[in-house]
Amino acid sequence: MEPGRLIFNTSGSGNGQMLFMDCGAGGIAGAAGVFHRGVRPVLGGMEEGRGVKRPFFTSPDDMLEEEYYDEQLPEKKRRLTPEQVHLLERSFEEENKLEPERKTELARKLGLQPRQVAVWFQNRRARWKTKTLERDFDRLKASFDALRADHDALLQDNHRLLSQVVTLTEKMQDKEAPEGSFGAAVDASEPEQAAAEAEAKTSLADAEEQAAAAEAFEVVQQQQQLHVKDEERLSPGSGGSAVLDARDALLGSGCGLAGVVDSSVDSYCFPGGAGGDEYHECVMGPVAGGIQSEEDDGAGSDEGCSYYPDDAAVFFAAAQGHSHHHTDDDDQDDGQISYWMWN
DNA sequence: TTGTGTTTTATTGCCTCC
DNA sequence: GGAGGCAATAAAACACAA
Repeated sequence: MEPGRLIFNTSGSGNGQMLFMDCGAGGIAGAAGVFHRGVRPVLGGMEEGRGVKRPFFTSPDDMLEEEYYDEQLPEKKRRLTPEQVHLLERSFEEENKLEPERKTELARKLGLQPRQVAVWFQNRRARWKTKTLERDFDRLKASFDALRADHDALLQDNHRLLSQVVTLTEKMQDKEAPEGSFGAAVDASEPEQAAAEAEAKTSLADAEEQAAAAEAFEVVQQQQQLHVKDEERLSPGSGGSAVLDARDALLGSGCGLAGVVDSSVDSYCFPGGAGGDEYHECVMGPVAGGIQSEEDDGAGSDEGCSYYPDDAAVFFAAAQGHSHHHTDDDDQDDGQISYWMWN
C-alpha cells in the first residue's frame, strides 16, 4: 500500500461499496476503512497523497466530476501479501473463530483493518466448509459403495436360498400328494397296499429332506431379518448433518426412507408409500466408523470440528432401471448438493 | 492477446444471541 | 438494538489455454 493515499473504489459490486485507505508510512496501522452496513469508517483526517489533500467524504457533485477521478484514480481491490495470508492462515489453524481481541491484534500485526481480518476469516471459514463438505461427501460415497456391495451380495444370497426353499417345498408337495390318498389305500387292493408301504419306507428320507428344507427356510428368515436390521440402521434419527438435511429435502420431494427388502422384486419397499412407486428412488444408510471433517486430520486445525456425527448417515438413491450420477462439476459453487442414483 | 475459468476480497441481507 | 455469523453474490485479480 502506498503511504498516505486515499483509495476510492468505485468499481465495487454495484452496491455502493467504497474503500478508503489511509496508510500513512508511520501512521495509522492499516487504517483501511471499509463501508459496511452503513457504518462509515472511523478514520482520522486525510493524509497527504499525491499532493492532494481531500476530505474523506466528498459531495456527490464532486464525485461526478471527471477531474475528481483523474485525481482519485480508482484503486483496484488488493490481494493480501503472502506474508499476511501466511499469518492469517496460522491464526486460522489455531482457532477458526475470531474474538475481538485477536482480531484487533491481528489487524495491528498485519497492518490491516480489523474488518478486513474479520472478512478474511469469514471467507476462510466458508472455503473450509466447502472443502469439508466435498471431502465428507467423498467419504460417504465410498462408504455407501461398500455398503451397497455388501447389500447386493446379501440379496443374491437371499435369492439363492429362496429358490432353494421353493425347490425343496415343491419336492415335499410332490411327495405329500400320494400320501393324501394313503388313507384310501386301507380298502385298497394288495398291490396298492404294497405301494403305500413302500411310500412309508421312504418317509425317513423325506424327513431328512424336510429338515433340510426347514433349515434353508430358517436361513432365509435370518437373512430377511438381517435386511430388516440393515434398513432399520438406515432409518432416520442419526442426528443432524448437512447431508441429512439434504436427505430431508429429498424426502420432501418424493423420496422415501428405506423400509424392508422385498427380495422377490429385487427392490425396496417403503412403508406408507402408495404401492411403493412414488418412493422407489431414495434410501438412507448409515456409515460405520463415523465421519471426520476435512481439517480434523490436518495439522491441528479446527480440532473437533465436524459437520457430521459419528453415526452420520449416507443417503443414496436406489433407482430402478436406470443409473444417473449428478454432480455440480458443470455448475460449481451453486450450493447444490450432489446426489447419485443407482440401478 | 484474449477469452474463460477459478480464487480472493468484499458487500448485502438475514438470522441469532446477548 | 447492536454485534457477529453465514449464505449469496459481485467483481477484481489471477491462471492458463488457444
